[in-house]
This record gives sequence, structure tokens and C-alpha cells, in this order.
Amino acid sequence: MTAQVLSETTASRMNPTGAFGAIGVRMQFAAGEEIYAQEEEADLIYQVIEGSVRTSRLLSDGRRQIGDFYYPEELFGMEAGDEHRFSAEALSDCTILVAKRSAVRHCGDERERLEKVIWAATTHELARTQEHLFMLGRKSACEKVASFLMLAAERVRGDLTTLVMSRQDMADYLGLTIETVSRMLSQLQSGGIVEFVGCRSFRVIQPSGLARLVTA
Amino acid sequence: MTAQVLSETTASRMNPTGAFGAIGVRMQFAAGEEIYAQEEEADLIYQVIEGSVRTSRLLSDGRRQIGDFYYPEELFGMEAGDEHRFSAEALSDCTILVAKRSAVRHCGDERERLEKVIWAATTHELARTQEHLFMLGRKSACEKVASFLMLAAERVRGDLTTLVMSRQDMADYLGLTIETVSRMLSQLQSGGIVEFVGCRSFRVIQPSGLARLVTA
DNA sequence: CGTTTCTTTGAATCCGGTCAAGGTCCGTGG
DNA sequence: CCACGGACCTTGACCGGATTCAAAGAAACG
Repeated sequence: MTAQVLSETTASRMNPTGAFGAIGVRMQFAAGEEIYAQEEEADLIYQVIEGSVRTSRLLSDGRRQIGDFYYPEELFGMEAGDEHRFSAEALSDCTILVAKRSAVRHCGDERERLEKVIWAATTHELARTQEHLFMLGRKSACEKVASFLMLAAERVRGDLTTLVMSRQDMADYLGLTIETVSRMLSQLQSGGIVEFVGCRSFRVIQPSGLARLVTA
Repeated sequence: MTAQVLSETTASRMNPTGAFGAIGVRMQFAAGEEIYAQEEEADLIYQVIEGSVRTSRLLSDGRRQIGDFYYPEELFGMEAGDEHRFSAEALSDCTILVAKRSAVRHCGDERERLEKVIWAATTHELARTQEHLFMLGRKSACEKVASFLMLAAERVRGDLTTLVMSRQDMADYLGLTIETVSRMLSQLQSGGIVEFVGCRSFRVIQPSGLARLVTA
């Protein structure tokens, strides 16, 4: 890990309201850099301050599954019961707040609040993972891609949504190949459901049409 | 829910060491009966005492995804951030210990222990879900079925493993059809990897062959 | 402006799904 | 005790959606 650790005082000066306040340390990661490794045991918990992060799991033969994408303010790294099943990498250059879980215990009046925050993030993570699971198990390629776009669009205010990840990342999140993702995107576009502006930004033209494909 | 609620004193007499001790209530469910519904909000947490349970999610068009299977001593129902994304049904006749989460808070000296138990179960659940997610996204039909058998066999001591679920349940857990599951089982059997004794019990003949297919 | 990387599109292939038939296991009742 | 019926499981033939392989096009970068 070649990431740069900022001093705790600097961190506090820059963002005194990060989820972990005094016990967190800021770190910088360059795009593509690993934040933690698969099978690494860790007592750490992370919060995105700036940039975005993906968690992924790699098989020896190169197959990859992406767990999730994380954006500013979101916590990640909760799943380490004993060790991480997924690794985490910076999608873009980013700033991450890192805190030691065991430090929460010696945190006095903050303790209660911090435990609540971590608990909420963990159950939220579980819910998201279950949603993702369902999508992988029972949705067609077209429904998967439509769901993905819909989720991305919901994160944004304003009608233009920009994707922070590559087609390969989308494919590995959805359990598809890049070619299939690309084809489905073209199909959704020629069907008048969405419109792309360059390959990383799009606009939903027919929300109802998109919603129908998502099949909740 | 037509399940029968046993009195708390009866419950305590029958199993004084259930995870939730005093605050738990025993309930009986018949095979196939629903324990809680999809989208039901609940502050409850459950422990299998006897029998087995599956969680599942149904789409309006009939597609179903099974979340997981639960066996005696295991906790389930943790994912209700706000509401359940999956329903839970009894696979066989079973006895379930049900406790109110909010009751844990007023539990005196037991509180610490109970919170720890629930926390452990939740992170364990998250880890299992991630494992399952990976399987659905990136494994072939054969690898999925092999993984399923391996997991089932690991739960058991002695060489004969009995499956508590139908082929349909397996298929809906693995994101496949019953026909494909059946074909893969036949294939594993004719390849000398496993041997079935009736359609619900099997024995692993070649552990290394099975492990190779699981592709960790 | 050239090079590299990422994305799209097309054609051929293959894995898993669909449809259909037959088999097995069990419980019920004659 | 055996015959019948229904639920579950297996197998086969065919089909189709997603992958693979290949090439062209677009975008990012120095």
C-alpha cells in the first residue's frame, strides 16, 4: 500500500465531521490502487470522503465479481467477520477515512453513536447485498443493465447521470460480459428508454419503460 | 400465521439455553408455513431450534430466489433494516425461537452478551451472502451444484449427507432450473465424484474432484 | 497526432433453458 | 397386499440468450 497517510490533526482540520471524528485517519489512494486485499484480516472500517471505491473478488482463472460501488459518505469494509472476502480498490483518486473498530470501544461518550453508525451501515450493506444477489440469480441481461442504470440515476439529482465505472466493472458487477452490457445499453438506447452522451453519461428518457424492465 | 405459540414458561422449561433465554418465545411451524413475509417490517429475530428454514424472494411473474437455508441453532431474520427483502418459510416442521430485538435493550446483565450474539450472526450472514453472490455471478452450473453439495457435506459428520430441500429449492438457490440441477447431479455422479442413495442423500466419493470444481 | 485503451458491433458457438415424456417414490384406499 | 394417483425427479430433443472470437470505431493520453 503506497497510499499517503495524512496526519490526524490535518485530517481533523479538513473534515471535523467525518463519521469517526477523532479516531479516524485520512488516506489518499490513486485510481486503481488497492485499499485492502481479499483475505486480509482487518479490524478497520472505512468511509469514502471523496472519490469512489469498488469491492471485488478475483478467481485464480481471472473471473471477477464486483461486490459493490461506494460513494462519498458511505462506509465499507464491514464484512470482515474474520477476513475480507472481497478486496477494495479506488475507482478514481480518492480520500478515505480509516478507523480502527476496536478503538471505538475506548471512545467514551462517542462510543454509543459510533456503534450505532456501524450497525446501521452493516445492516444496510446486508440489504444491498441481498438486492444484488437477487438480481444476479433471477434477472435477464437486459433487466440487469436496466436495474443498474436505474440505481445509478436514483443516486443523482438532475437528469444527467455520469457513470464512474468502466463497462468491465459494470459487467463484473452484473455477472455478464462487456459485450453483453454494451449490446443491452445500445438496445435500451435504440428503444428510446435512455440516451447516452458519450459512453459514460446518460439521461433517462422513459422512466416508466425503465421501471417496467426492472420488474420489482 | 396459524403457528402455535408456546407459553414462555414452557419454552424455558424445554430449552433453558436458547440464545435469547428469557426474552424468547417458542413457536411451531408446519412444513411450508410462512414464518415472516417479504416486505413485512419486523423488530424480531429468530433462531432455529428444530427443523430447517429457507428465506426466499418472489417476483410477480413467479421467478424465485432463495436467500439461504438455516439449521438448528442458527439465527435468521437479521436483514430487516426497515423491512424484510425476503420471506422465510419452514422447510420441514420446525420449532423456532422468536425474540424482540428492542427487548434486548432492557435485558440487564444479559444485554451485552445478546448484542454480541446478534452482531456475530449479522456479520456471518453478510459473509455468507457475499459468498452466495459470488457463486451466482461467476460460476457455471456445474460449479454451482458442486459448491452446493460441498457446503452441504461440510455441515455433516459422517459420510452420508441428506438434503433437506427439494430440487426446486436447490435450483432457486443457485439461479438455475430443476432440469439443469438434475443434469449436473447426474453428471457428477457418473463422473464418480459423488454417489446418490435415493434422490435426497449422497456421499462424496472423490473429495478432491469436488474441490477442484468448486474453484475457490 | 499517433498510440493505447476502452467500447461497440457482427458472426458463430455453446451453455443452460424450455418443452415434453417417462420414471421413481409414497401415501391412500380398494 | 397391491393398485392407483400425485408429487417430485430424471432424461431427451430442441431452442435461444449470452458468450466467444474477431474487427472496427471512439475516446483518453502523452
